[in-house]
Amino acid sequence: MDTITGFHRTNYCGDLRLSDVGKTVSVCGWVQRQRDLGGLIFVDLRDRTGLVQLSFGDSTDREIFEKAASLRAEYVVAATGIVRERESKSTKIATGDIEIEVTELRLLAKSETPPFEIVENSNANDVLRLKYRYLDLRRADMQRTIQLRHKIVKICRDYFDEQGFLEIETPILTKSTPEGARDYLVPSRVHPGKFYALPQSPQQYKQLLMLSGFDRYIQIARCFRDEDLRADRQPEFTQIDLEMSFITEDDIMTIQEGFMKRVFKEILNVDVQTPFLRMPYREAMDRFGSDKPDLRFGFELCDVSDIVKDCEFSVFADAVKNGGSVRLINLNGHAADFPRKKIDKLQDFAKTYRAKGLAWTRLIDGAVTSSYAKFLTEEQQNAILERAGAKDGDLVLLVADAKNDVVFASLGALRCECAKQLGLLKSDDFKFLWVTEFPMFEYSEEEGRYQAMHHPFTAPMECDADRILTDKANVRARAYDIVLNGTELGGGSIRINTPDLQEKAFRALEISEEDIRERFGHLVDAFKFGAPPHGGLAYGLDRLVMLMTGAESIRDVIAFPKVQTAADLMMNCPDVVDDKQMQELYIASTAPAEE
RNA sequence: GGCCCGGUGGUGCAGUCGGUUAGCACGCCAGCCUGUCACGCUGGAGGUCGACGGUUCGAGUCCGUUCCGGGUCGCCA
Repeated sequence: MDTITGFHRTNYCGDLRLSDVGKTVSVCGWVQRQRDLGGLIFVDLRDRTGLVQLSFGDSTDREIFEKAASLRAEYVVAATGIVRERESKSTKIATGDIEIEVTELRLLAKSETPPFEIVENSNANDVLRLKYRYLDLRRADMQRTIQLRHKIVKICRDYFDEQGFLEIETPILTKSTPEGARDYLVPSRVHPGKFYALPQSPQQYKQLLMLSGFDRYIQIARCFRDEDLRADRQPEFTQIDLEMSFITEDDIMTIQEGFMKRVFKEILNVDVQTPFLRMPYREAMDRFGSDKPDLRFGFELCDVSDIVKDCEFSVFADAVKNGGSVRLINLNGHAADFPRKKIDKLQDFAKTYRAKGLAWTRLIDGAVTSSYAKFLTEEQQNAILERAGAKDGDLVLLVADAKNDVVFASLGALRCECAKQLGLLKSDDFKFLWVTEFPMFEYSEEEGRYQAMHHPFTAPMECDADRILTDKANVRARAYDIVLNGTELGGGSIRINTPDLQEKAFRALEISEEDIRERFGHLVDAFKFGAPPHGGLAYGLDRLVMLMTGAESIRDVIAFPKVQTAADLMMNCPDVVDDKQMQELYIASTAPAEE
C-alpha cells in the first residue's frame, strides 16, 4: 500500500477538458471500473465531480502497469500523468475527449467487493442502500443531490443575508410543548424525573428574538417530530425558519417569493413568475378539495348538492340532508382512459379516504352511462352534466358524504391520482401559490374542543377578531401556506403581539390559566414588555430539494435518513444503552414491557 | 392501530396447475487479449428461496404466525 505523503492533487477528475491536453495533472479517487485489454489497461477514476479515464500502455513503467492490473472496483488511488487527447472519444462522460497517461500511481486503499454496484440509478433495495449509506452516497445521482442541497442552502443564506436577516441558533434541548406533534424527549440527569424535548420547530424562540429586537431572523433549523413517517416525512428534518418584525403578510410573501425566484433561477434556470397566486383556504377547498392544491392541471370540484338534495338516490339525498354534500370532478376528455376496471380501482382508492363509494357518469360517442342512472330523473342527470360542463368523451366522478371533509379529501385525492395516472404531472412545471385565510380553529373530535389549526400564537384576521370567542368555526387566521405542485412547502402566520389578544386566544382554546402559566408563561410574560408586530414562515428544506431534484422520496435528499420505523439502519439506532447510563438518568429498565 | 405491496446466489429479477437438477442478467474468481469506455472471449465458484410452524407422497409455489422493508389512512398545533 502506498501513502499520500508528497502527493498533491491538482485537479478533480470531472473537470479535465481538451484545453488541459499536455498538462501534467494529479488526481485521486475511487476506481469505478478497470478494463484490462492485455497490453493496455484503462481505469475509470471517480471523485465527487465525475469520472476520468486513466490509461496504461506501452510507455507505462512495468511496475505501474502491474499495479494498474491489480486494481479492482472501489480501490482508492492517486495518479499523476499527462493529459492526452483520446484516439477514440466518448460522448458519454464530460471528460470523454481526454485521458490521463499515468506516470505515477499510488494505491491508497483496497476495497472488498461492494454489496451493490456503485452506479447511477441503482436499483438495489432500500435496506441495503441504507445499511451501506456511505457507499450509496458515492453514486453520482446521490452526489449531485447532496451537492445541489448545499447550493440551495448557500443561496438561502446569501439571499436572506442581503435582505438583512441574521442567522441565530436556538436550542436543541428545549421544553416540551404538548398540542401538536409528539415530542422526542431527553431525560435530565441533573433533574431526576424531568425531561427536555427536542424542538418541533423554533417557534417560540424566534418570536422571542423579535421581542429582543433582532428584527429579521433566519435559521436553517433541525426539527424533530415523533410521528409516523411518509415518503415526504422524516422524524428529523430541516426547516428554513424565518421571522420578521414591523411587517404584514405582504412583506413576508414578497421576501419569500424573491428567494424562490432566485433559487429556481440559479439552480434550475427556471424563471418563476412573481407575485405568486394567492387563494383563500375556502376557495382552495371548494375548487380543489385540498388546502395544498396542485395547479398543474384542472379537474376542479363542483358542488351538485342542490340538484340532488331531494332525489330518489338515498346516497346522494341523505348526504346533503345530514349536513354534507355531493360534489364531482370532470375528467375532461379522458372517459376512454378509464374503463370500468380502472373506475373500480379509483373507487377503492377513494375508500382509503373514507368515501363510502364512487359514483360516475361517462359520455362516450353520444351515449351516457351512469352508475346512478336508475335512481335519478333525466332532469336531474342532465342538470348534473350541465353543472359539470360535461361533453362527449368526459368522465365525471362523484362523491357524496354527510361529512364535507370526506368529500373534499377523497375528491381532492382522486383529482391528483387521475392526473398522475394520465401523466399530467410534469416535474419540470412549477406552479406556486399562497393559500391564505386559514380557519383559526378546527374542531377536534378527540379532544372535544376547538384547537388551533396553526398554533396558539397565530393572529386572527382583524375583521374576525371580535368573534374569536363567539364564532370559533368561522374565525379566520392571518396564516398562509406556500404550496408548490400540491406539496405544502411551508407555512407561517402573523403572530399575536398584545397580551390581551393572546389571552383571548388561549381562552378560545380553553386552555386553563394554570396551563397557560406552565406551558406558555415565559411567552406571556415576555409579551408584557413590548412585542413588535411580527410574523414569519418556516418551510421544509427537504421537500424543496425533493421538488427541485424530482426525487420520489425524502430519503433521497437527506444524507443519512431513517426508515419507516424511524430507525437508522446504518448506525443501528435506536439501541439499548448501558444500565449505568440508565441509572444515571433514573430510568428503571431497559427491557421493553412484555405482554 | 388499519389497509395494500414486496422479501429467491453478492446485486437485480424469472420461476406456469404444488412435481423430480431452482433459471437469466450483472457482479465475483482464473486464463487469454494493445484503444476500451456496460470492453470482448473461454472456464469456474457461489442458493437450506426472510424465519418458524402446518397441509401434502412431495412446498420457492398453498395455509398460519412472525421478522424486515416500502406505500398509504389515522397521526403530523
